Amino acid sequence: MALRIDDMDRKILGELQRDAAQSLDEIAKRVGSSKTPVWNRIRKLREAGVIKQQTVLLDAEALGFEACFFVLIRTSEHEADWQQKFLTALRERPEVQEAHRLAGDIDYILKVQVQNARAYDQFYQALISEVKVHNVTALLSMEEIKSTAMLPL
Amino acid sequence: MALRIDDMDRKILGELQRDAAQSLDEIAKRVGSSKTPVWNRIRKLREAGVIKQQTVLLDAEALGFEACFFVLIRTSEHEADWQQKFLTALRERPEVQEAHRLAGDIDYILKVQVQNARAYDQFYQALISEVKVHNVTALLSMEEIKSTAMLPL
DNA sequence: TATGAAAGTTTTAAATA
DNA sequence: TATTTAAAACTTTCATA
Repeated sequence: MALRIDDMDRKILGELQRDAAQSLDEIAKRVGSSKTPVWNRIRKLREAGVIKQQTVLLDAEALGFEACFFVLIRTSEHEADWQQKFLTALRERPEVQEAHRLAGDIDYILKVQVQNARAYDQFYQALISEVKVHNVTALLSMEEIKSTAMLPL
Repeated sequence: MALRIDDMDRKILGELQRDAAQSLDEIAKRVGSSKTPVWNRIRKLREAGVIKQQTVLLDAEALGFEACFFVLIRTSEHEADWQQKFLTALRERPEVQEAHRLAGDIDYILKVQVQNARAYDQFYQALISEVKVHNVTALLSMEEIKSTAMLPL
């Protein structure tokens, strides 16, 4: 995993982030290099895990996922055992798009994408029946202003 | 944009989400169809905007983006003019990976990915100098438990 | 790093159910 | 109307200079 990443790598990653469907030739032209070196760098970046996945981003609303909640969680439990159970529950639930353990007052934040408010309630009920949490606040998104996975390389 | 999406479309989108680098032949085999119909469906889904982008997901930490903050924003300003300025500021800043307008007490939530705490402070100072906000709470992520863009189709 | 050739893939078009 | 077949154009992959 310890891979020195130089400017050329960064340019290539930038192109792949922008459009992973473009051909090697096109990427090479844009970054000012040629096919073989670009291909070798991409292979190395893939093997090192810097490129984690090649995927498509879908329009959640068009597919019926019309509700997005951010969930702030406080817990009184801080035992390893409880935490393990909680993490596993989050990783297994496909509605959970993001889950972070936080510093400070609030212990966890989740981003949950569901069909509608009822589906959120079902998720919520299932979660609190699996693991004990002290306090849960759900923030409902009214409008996605921006959503991107692009890193500013 | 009004496109009826059937079960076969959903299967194809599921495969593309999972691995957008696999060949048409492979996708066709997995969903129980053949190349041309799969290709035509993908083209339609792309044109309709259901497939928004083809991209690669990168390891943020390996690229030096070691700090992730969730930012809760309250504002007293609710005029169209102020809001327009605020949205533009968020869309232009590449550190902002997500921005949502919320229902209720808290007005906005952001996900901000930066190199370190100092870079976050610079972002924060720049933002509040551009637009007036009433109250800002930053939640620092200690651990990314899960991060995915996969919809459970 | 560059070239080029073999293997494989995408894309279009025509033919078929 | 949707699917299969087929063939041209293009891309990836890899050996060699």
